[in-house]
Amino acid sequence: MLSTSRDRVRRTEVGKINRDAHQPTTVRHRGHVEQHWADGTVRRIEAKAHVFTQGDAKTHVYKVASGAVCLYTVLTDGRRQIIEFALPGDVVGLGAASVQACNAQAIVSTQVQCLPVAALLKAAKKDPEIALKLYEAISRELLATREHLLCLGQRGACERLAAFLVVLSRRNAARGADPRIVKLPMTRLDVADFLGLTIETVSRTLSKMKRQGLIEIDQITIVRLKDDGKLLRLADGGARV
Amino acid sequence: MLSTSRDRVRRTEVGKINRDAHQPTTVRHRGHVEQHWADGTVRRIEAKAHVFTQGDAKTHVYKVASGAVCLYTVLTDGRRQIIEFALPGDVVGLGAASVQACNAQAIVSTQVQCLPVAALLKAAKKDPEIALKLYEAISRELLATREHLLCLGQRGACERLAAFLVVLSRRNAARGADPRIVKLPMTRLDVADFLGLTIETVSRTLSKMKRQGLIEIDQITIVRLKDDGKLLRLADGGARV
DNA sequence: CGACTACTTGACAAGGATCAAAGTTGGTGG
DNA sequence: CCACCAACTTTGATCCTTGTCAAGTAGTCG
Repeated sequence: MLSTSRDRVRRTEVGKINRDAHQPTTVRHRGHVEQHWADGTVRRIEAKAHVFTQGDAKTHVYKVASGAVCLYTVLTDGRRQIIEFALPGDVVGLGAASVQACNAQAIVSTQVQCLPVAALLKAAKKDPEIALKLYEAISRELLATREHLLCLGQRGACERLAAFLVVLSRRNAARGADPRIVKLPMTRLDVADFLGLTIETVSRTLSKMKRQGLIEIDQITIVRLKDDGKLLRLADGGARV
Repeated sequence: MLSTSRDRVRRTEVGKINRDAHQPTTVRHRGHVEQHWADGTVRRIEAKAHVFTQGDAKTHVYKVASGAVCLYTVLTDGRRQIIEFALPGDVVGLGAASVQACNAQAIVSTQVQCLPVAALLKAAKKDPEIALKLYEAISRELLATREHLLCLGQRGACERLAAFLVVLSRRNAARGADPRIVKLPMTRLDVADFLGLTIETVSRTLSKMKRQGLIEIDQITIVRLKDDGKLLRLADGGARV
C-alpha cells in the first residue's frame, strides 16, 4: 500500500481460509459440540449486512450455514484489511475476548447458526472436551492467519494471487469439489483488500496469469487452474514470474 | 516486497507483540497453570540457536524466562517473515497441531521454561479451567497476529514502523516500564523481516522519523519516543507522513 | 589496529498505486 | 425485447514508494 486511499467502496464476496472446528468425523467423540450447534438459532443476513461489528459484545459464535462472510478490520482513514473469508461450515466470532475485535459482513445473502457464548462457555467449563475443541478451532485460525501474514509480508502481487487461488483450490479439494475450478464469489475489491493490493493490480495480475496460461476465467467469477504446479511454485517462492 | 531477495542473512533481536497467558492477577483461580510452569524444566538457548523448527514434533510449550525469541516462517527461496517476538513472560509453541508450524529462534541468549504438551493436555482434559486458559492464551495470539496482518496489508513503511514502536511502547507500559523509551534488542534485519520491509527502508524510515522529531535514537538500540501522539495517529492511518 | 558485523546513506530501478477512461454485466422500466 | 443505468472490471498512462545495488561509517572482537 503506497499511499492514502481514502475512497474504499463496497463489496460482494466469498472465499475462505481456515477450516472450521467441527468436522463430523473428528467430533464424534461425544457429540457435544454438534448438539450445541443443533440447538442454536438460525439467522438470515442479507448481502452487505453485518453479522457483528467491532466493539459489539461477543454474545454469539456463528457458523456459516450458507452464503459467505468476510471478517475485516479498518484503519481510521477507511483502509480495510479483510482477515478471512468464511464459507459454509466455517465458524466466525471465536476468541476469548468479551467484545468483537473485527467486523463480520455477509458478502452474499447468508444464513448462520448462532450459538450463545454464555452457553458455550458454561458447557466448556463442565466438559474439557468442549474447551479443547475451542482451543483446536482457534489454533487452526491462527495457523491460517500466520500463513496469510507471510503472504502479505513477503510475497509480491503474482505470488499473493497464486497463493490465494491455491488455498481456495485446496478448500475445494477438502470438500470433495474439483480443485481445478475455483469460484470467486467475492468482488475484486474484496480480493484486493484481502491481499493488500489494489483492485487494479488484482485485475491486471489475473489478466497476466491468463496470458501466461496459468489460469482461465469464465464470467469473472470462475477461475480454472491450468497449471496448479506452477501456481504452487509461484506461491511458495520457488519460481520467478 | 518488490522482488526476489534471495540473500537474507543473519540476525539478533527482541521485541514482542502478544501478551502471555499467565498473569498472576487473573490466574489465581486455582493455581493450576502456574503449578505446571513451576514443574517444567528450564532450558538455556544461546543466541541464534533454535528452540524448535518447523516440522518438529510439538513436545513442549515454552515460556520465555529471560532473553528473547522470534517466531518465523520462510519461503522456499529464503524470504523470512517474523511472526512475532517473544519476550520474558511470553509463551511460544501453543497450538493444537501435532507439529510445529514455525521456527522459534533465540535472538539473544535465552532461558525458557519447558512444559511437556502431553502433561498439559492431560491436565486440560481433567480440568476445563486449564483448557480454557489455553483457549484464552491463543486467542490473544490471534488478535495480535490480526493486528499485524492489518499492518502488513494496509500500512506504508512509516506507518508500520510507527505501529511497531507503539506496540513496544505499550508493552513497556504494561510491565511498568517507561513507555517513552523503547529498547530494540533485535537487528534492523529482524525488524525488516517482521514488518515486511527491507533493512534499508527500516533504516531510512527511522532516520526520517528522527529528522521529523518523532523519535531519538541512542546507540542504535534505544528509541526515545518524542511524540507518541503523532506516532499513534501515523500508525492508525489518521495522519499523513 | 585490522577484520567483522551491523547500520546508514545515496543513486537508480521496478513493482504497484493512482488517475483516467473504456468495456462488461445485470437489473429496470418502457 | 431492448434501451438505459449503475456497479464492477479491465486496461492504459504516469507517478511514487520501496527495493536493489553500492559505498561508506561505526562499533566489536581478536
